[in-house]
Amino acid sequence: MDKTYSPAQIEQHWYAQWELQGGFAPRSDAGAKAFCIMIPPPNVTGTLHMGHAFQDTIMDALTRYHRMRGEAALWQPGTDHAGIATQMVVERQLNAEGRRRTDLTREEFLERVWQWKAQSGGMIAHQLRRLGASVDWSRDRFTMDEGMTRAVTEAFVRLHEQQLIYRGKRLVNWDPVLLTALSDLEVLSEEESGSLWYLRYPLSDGTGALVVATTRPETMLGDTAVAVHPDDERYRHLVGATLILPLSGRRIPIIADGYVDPSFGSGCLKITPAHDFNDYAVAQRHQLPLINIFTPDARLNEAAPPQLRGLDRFEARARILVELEARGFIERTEAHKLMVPRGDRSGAVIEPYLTDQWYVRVGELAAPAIAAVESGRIRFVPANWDKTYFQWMRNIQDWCISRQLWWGHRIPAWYDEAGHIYVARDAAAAAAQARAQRGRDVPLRQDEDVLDTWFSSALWPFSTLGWPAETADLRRFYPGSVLVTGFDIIFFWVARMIMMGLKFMADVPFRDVYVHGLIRDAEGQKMSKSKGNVIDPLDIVDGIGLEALIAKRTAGLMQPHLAPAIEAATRKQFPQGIGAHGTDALRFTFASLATHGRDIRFDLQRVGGNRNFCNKLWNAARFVMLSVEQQAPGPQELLFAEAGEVELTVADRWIRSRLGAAIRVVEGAFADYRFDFAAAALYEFTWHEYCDWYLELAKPVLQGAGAATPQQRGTLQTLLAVLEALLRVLHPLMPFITEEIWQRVAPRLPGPAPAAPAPVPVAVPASIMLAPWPSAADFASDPAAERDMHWLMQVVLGVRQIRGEMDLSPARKLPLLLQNASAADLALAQRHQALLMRLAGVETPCPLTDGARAPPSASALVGELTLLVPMAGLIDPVAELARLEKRMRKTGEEISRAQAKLGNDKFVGAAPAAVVAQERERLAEFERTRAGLERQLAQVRALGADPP
RNA sequence: GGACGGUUAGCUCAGCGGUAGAGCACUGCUUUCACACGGCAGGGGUCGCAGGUUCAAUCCCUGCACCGUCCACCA
Repeated sequence: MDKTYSPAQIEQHWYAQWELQGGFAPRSDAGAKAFCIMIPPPNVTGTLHMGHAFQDTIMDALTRYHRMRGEAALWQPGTDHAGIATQMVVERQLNAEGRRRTDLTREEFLERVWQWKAQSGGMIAHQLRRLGASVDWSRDRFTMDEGMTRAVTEAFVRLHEQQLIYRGKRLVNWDPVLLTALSDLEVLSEEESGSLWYLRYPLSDGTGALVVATTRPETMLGDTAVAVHPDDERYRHLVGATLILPLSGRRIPIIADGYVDPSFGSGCLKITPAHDFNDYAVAQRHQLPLINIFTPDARLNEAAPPQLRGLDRFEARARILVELEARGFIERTEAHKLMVPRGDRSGAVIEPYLTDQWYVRVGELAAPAIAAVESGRIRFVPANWDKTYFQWMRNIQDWCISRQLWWGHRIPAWYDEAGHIYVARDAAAAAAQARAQRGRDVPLRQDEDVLDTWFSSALWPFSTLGWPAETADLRRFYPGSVLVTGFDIIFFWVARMIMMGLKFMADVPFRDVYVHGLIRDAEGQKMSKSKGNVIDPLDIVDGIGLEALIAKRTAGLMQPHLAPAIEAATRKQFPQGIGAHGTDALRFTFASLATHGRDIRFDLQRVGGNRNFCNKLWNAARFVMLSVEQQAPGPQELLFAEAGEVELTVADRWIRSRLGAAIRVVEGAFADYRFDFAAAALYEFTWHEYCDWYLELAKPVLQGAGAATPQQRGTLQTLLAVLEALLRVLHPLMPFITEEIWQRVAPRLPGPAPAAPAPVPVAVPASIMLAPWPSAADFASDPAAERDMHWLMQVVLGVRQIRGEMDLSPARKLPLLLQNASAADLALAQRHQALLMRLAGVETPCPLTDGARAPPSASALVGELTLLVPMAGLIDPVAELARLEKRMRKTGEEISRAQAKLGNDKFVGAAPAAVVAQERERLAEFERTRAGLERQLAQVRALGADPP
């Protein structure tokens, strides 16, 4: 093995191997429990960002974990056609060529999109492979592939048959730039500064005027009433009177409606039913006419006075204000903060607009979806996300699913010339329907619109498994085990999958919903292209130079003027670019950051630390393999041949026991989706137990070449067995390095069969990913070994502390005296003498017999036992005095605290007996320590080292 | 206007009734035959503020402050 771990050399090799072996497909034996995760399909024409990489790491870890546990694990891959987003990208490309979408026919444009998909669609697959994602590529799906189209059509037709889909003319959120309707969710409202204009509307009888306050004066052209509150004394007598609408001269009534808030503005509300959702509702109640004043791109239409027609809504506002001002209709103007709705893709101000659209009647679908979470059939992790879910689901509005786009699933509805609608699975069926209803053949044309992308996404959990056919996969893998997703799409996607799953599969689509936080940059900023702070996860894996990184971040910006600022920030944050860290380090970092209910500030230094961790693991394995080859250069016979001739040291037993504990922690962490706990436990065990202690403890045992003793065999076996099992526990989080090492280690171990006289190496799985998850029971808890090791570690730490604080060279062997040693201490010291000498760097420990005078020494306490390192020629008494005094101070503080507690009758009376006993124990321990320290202090002071 | 989350060591974060932890950064010693992407030792925190409950509060309750997110029809 090389001295340094180089991820680049091993990662791509192993992924190709896994794929070749077909290791990603779920095992087919009928008895295996199914485990299934559906990938949230990313936009096919996009690339994966850090959030995806994080999410994919979690899904892959879960999949690998369950696969190793013998389950039929399926991680379903796929991509999404992402209607608006993709269409916009292709339109931008056309614009760059000086063309527009409308210069092409619909077919030509779609051809163009498919080309772009073919060209860019491989990027995500490539990234997933580099991240080690063990998705079953043979099942790769696209939300506009043939099967998905069939599923979408089927779902639409069935919902329509049950009157759960309908077509209706009503106000929708209209994007006047993209020229399409949007669902409520695709509209983001933000507070912006505007004005509140107070307009005077004269009464038709000439007796005065009413003042209305509005933030959108241009919509007055569509006013069909002014409303006041029915109890408003100021205006009650005017209800039923008529106003003359300025500029237009149209007469509109004054009506009373409880919606009006008398305390806002003047208490009079202009009603513009065709351009405001609330006004629309008021108009419905009062049978007011609707007057549309805008064209689809939000210019004034023929309903406006001639001089204003054709003006954009914002130009129109300015012009109308000038005219109103000139004619004295403006009473006053106030600055005003208001919520402005904008399209989430275009950023354009959304216009409530009267159009024909298709809707899903959601109320009926929502009820069982709410119940599924209430009853616990679906569980959110962390649990408090169910509140968010309920809040939305209980106030859900009908879902507008038609989009005036070209890229997407065409709506399976046909119209005849009279406008009758035929919803059918295909054109022929629609024609047959029309014939049956009309009594003759009638020419039909299909609806031009496409479906909201999320309509197909909502079917993802079962359409990928073959629905509407009743497939074996559906029976086996539906419902899925867990959905891993960000909170930002709980409404867009999670809720809708639950509704559709319950509707079409009569069961929930998944049991758990693991909701993770957002990946932010080191400053806590959201990562986005326009902020120029995005990092391609592969750039952390492979590294990237500064100039290349800048080029990547500033290319193709929507606002090119931001480039210099982005470049400066990038130079500041990554003066050397980004180094190569490898996939395993990145994945381990994601896992260790995956805490519950919190966004994640991504810190590149963590990845650096975890790359070092990989290197540590690599070198530990290197040490093990070197040791094994030295003792048993050939086959494994030397290590495992003669049964019974193996002796385990206390260290061997200890590390096995500790591994068992670590396995249990990791299992619990996976069950609770606490990947941070899993990572921490593995890091701690690998580095601080296996490497820091166990490998050092193994060295003295292995010293001296030649024929292996039973003890050496035991240690070699333990080195190998613990490493091999550790690799398997690490594998779900760090697939590549564990595979690379495991391929060298596993063949050295005997299989599960009992060692026969001439043991045959048992066939091991071709890959660690197919090896079984290690059983904690194979590494049973060994309290006796843990006790002995605890003692040994305390002694070693005591000596090291003296050495460290006295600045003694690590190379220097120190004499060690044992004072006040119990019989047990002496036995332990005897039994572990070699280990003790090696790890503490001391000469043979020498017990002080009772009454023997101790030389002036630096000291450390292990229970009753006092460790003494004679000072002569080594230690500065002044320094030792300072050290002892510092310890004395700390001990004194602890003693006072414990005494205060125990002196409190209420504590002794009310606290549980165990807590009181523990406190007494603590106090006794501290007092022993104090006594020991006092002895030592007296002796050092007696040297005359006490400063004046 | 509702709802949710956060505030713990210089930084990023765990912990959440009874000795305050990790990683990184920092200081000293150390280039001994797994690893300097290393080893050993060390320094560093009145756990946002104020009340309350409790024998005991970083942890539970109430209020406040600041930061963040989501939802909502006040023109």
